[in-house]
Amino acid sequence: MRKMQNLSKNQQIIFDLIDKSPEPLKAYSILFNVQKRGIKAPLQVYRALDKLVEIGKIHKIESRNAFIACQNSSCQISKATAFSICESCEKVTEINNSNLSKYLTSFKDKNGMKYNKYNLEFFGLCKKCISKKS
Amino acid sequence: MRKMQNLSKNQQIIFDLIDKSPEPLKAYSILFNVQKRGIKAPLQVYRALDKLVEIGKIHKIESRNAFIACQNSSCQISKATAFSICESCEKVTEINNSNLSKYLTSFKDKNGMKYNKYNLEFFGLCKKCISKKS
DNA sequence: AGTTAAATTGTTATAATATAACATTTTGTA
DNA sequence: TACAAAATGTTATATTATAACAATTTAACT
Repeated sequence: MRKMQNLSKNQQIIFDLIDKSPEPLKAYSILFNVQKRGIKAPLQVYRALDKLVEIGKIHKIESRNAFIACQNSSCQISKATAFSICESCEKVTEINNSNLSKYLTSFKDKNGMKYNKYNLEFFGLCKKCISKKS
Repeated sequence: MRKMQNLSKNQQIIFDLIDKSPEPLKAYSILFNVQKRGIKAPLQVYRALDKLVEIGKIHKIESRNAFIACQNSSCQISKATAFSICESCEKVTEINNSNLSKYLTSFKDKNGMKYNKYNLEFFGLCKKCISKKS
């Protein structure tokens, strides 16, 4: 069976919501927003989220328990993710920097472990929030 | 008031438990383990964990919702953390690699954001688990 | 078209993780 | 000794996530 490109109904509903959101969405906020579209239970949301993460359409921001759409059109599977997070306004942006990804993908520590995946979260203040404070 | 070096009673109890554990501990597992020592409520555990994270004695492994003692004696505040996580046995090790930390601490993306903190989690198979599979 | 296996969905209940709110006590030091 | 900050104790509740089971849909292959 050739890999389906299309999302299922629930997956599509939830992806659309996340994709048009300017900020990461949390699972129960998603649930609340899709109840009018017939998705009633947390598990329906979590199952769609799991699948979307697995196929790389969305990423989980671990430190926030929230989900954002993949910004990187070529990113089919999310084995190498990096984000910048503003600690003031909570804006999250996916970092797409080939120097960084090359460095981390080829990184080898002395423990002899072979890495096949990484997730990196940078924290700081975004431009807007820096200017607000000064 | 000069910064206290010593931990409070609850902080010490919880730090000792985490520090002697070979693996990351979860909050409710900690709670269960310290009940005999008089800590009865989740909030008592979370408050101690928050403080210990803040002062850099422990780190939170975000992808696992678990806590490990800082392996790096010089790490008083945890602004730059990196871990390797075995996806088979769940062993977690703090990575202490100056090349990596220099690279990431000085990393600047094109978005103009100033980072003051990062957390990096590598996933893969540890040596033991690689040999088990082959 | 009919068969089949995998994927998805629906549903109820419950587990696991984390914080709010408020009162009290301890600690370090001015 | 009085004050402010930090830590503690306690009850209740909010938030995040999964278990278990049944039914339906999908897509590849006869």
